[in-house]
Amino acid sequence: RYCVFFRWAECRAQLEDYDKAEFDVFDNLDDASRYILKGEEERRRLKRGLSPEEKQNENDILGGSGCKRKVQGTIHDENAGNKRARPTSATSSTAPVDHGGDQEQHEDADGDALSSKLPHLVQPSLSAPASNDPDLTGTRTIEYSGFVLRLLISDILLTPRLYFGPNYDEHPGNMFHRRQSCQRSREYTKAFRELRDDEEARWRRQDELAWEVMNAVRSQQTTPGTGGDAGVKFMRLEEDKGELVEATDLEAITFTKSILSDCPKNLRPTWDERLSHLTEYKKYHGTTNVPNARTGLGRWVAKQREISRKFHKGEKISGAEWQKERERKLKRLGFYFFREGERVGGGDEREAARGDGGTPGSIRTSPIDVPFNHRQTKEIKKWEAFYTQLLAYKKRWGDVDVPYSSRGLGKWVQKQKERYRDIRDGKKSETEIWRGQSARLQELGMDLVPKRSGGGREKKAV
DNA sequence: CCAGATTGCAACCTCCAACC
DNA sequence: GGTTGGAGGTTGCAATCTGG
Repeated sequence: RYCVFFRWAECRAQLEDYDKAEFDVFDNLDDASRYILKGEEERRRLKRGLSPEEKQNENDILGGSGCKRKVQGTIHDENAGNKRARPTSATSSTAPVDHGGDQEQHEDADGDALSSKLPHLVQPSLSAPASNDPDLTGTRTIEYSGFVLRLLISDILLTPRLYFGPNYDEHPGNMFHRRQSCQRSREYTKAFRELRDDEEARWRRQDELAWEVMNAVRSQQTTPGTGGDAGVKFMRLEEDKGELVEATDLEAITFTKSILSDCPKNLRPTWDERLSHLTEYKKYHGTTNVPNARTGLGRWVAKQREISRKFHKGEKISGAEWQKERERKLKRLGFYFFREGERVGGGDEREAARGDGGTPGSIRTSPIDVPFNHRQTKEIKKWEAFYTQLLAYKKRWGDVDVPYSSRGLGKWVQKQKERYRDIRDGKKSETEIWRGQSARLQELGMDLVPKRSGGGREKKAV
């Protein structure tokens, strides 16, 4: 089992019981990821044996750079998986009940799972439902005894990008994507893309089953038949305090996904279940505007809009008789069916009441659709993050003349100037948002107007 | 004063997600 | 499958510095 720790004390606590602990120290997460990936490859090679060509490819793909090994030992052997790291004192009171050897089977069968490659600290001690369990694929009544799940997720998964549903950018697998900038060769890029695509597909497949299992687990009574405490809780380690707290749905789903294998097709959620997923999503994100996607909840949401459009246009759709009721349910949740600037086809009572473009065939301009634009929202958030950095810079240095750099704040400042020029020269369209942003930059003292070309060496201090 | 080195910057490129 | 816009990366120009 591969983990990343941010404090040596935590690391040591997990390694103590192993005879051959293997651990390294890295300067950054990317190097740690690379090391873990390489470890995975080595383990596989031990199992099957690689040809010399494969070895060469592997070296090319994984590269030798970056791993700064300051400390090294070995814990890893093929039997290590049968041992469980001793829980820390903070978690020992909620130690899980082990229900058998299913987990090891999962690890072996699922050796390519992203969960085994990402350096996140997960200790799934849940007895996942056996794949040959007829109840799992049939009636979906999954038999769990009473137990408490321990959910330990490192910062890597919790911040800054929590995975939920189809939003690729929030996918933990994008750790690989972010490493694209350090690609070294075409082979590396190709291998990296294949890996990423595979893992993404896997995670998407797991999405639906994970929801299913999580809800099923939660609905179990801790003491079956006794009417005891209903619902199994997912717990998360609060790293700062060193104590277990109840995990959010999002964390629970992330955890559940990490321990599940592929989603059987007959476990696809029903429409009503999808609606409850959407309800959960809104509870966490404050909106029903799930980003569009090819699969999962995002795809489902997009489909609802498509069906709605067809329905209001009078096109023939299957399940038309239920459509009104479904729309009513979605609207009750605050779901938006149209995008800004899109033609409104239906003109339902809400739109009619507004009287501002709700008539059929008109162009929607109401701000009611503004939250729809996820991309815009995300971009604004990013901009604000850099702007905050700029404020800090000004506080520290007294001006906003951030030195040029190829990335980070220096690059961002340069980009703002570039954006200003593009808009000025008519290469890009000016938005209301940019007008506000550029005004704020100028208020800070930033000179967005381009000066003469060229620069110069740093001036000597007077 | 001058040639070469250093540096800042604008313009352009590639890549990607999101959207249509 | 095309478009858009943000991000990092690259390139070339020209101002400025350095040392002889």
